[in-house]
Amino acid sequence: MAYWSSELKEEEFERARRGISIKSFSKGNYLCHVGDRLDQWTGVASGIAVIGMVSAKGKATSLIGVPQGGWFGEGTVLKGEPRRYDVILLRDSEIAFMNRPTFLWLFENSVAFNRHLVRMLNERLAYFIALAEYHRLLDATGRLARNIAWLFNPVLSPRIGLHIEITQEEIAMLTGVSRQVANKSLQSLEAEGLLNVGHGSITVLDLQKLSRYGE
DNA sequence: TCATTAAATTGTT
DNA sequence: AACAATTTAATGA
Repeated sequence: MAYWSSELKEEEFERARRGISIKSFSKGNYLCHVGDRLDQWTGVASGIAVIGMVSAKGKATSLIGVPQGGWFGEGTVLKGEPRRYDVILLRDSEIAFMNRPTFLWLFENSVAFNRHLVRMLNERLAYFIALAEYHRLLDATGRLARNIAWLFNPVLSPRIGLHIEITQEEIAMLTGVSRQVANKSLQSLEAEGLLNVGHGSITVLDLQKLSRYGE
């Protein structure tokens, strides 16, 4: 899957490049909290970010993981609203920010950019529908398998390849299960030959089967 | 480069 | 949630 910026025309690409700045953050830092005014389109150049929120009772919930190559926050930028979710970094990361004027200019002028946005939004919609669906239908291993599969989604995170640096604890947080359950689930997925579990990393062997696990 | 130690991560109860 | 085992990273000779 081609990276979105590579599909832009020369002039559009230049404009995009000038409107993007990159900053480094360390593990555990928040990129933004609910209610912040961060009106920049946000991309993960390296590392992993997690979008989630904290309930009134203080319980943290992860909604979606954004690994290297993924972008988010377009809804906030388009609508000019405060952020509705927390974004926390799972590890040291480099984050790209595209300022709002640049984003809006591309939105108005670039066909390729819009195509990418639609594709991305469509994919994310599919993700949340799938999330609601398999939350009811699948056991912990199934949910974990599909969460991992979505992490490697070629549309949402085109840069990622088949290997990711992520601990079992982090996957557990993403999936919404305990670390113990995540550990067992990963072991059975590995036994079935769908992925390899390394120390602090995962290598996917069969993305197709992983994304259909439990059907 | 190797050995030692500390820290992080995993596997199990 | 706690513990032991394992792996990686850091340090210094």
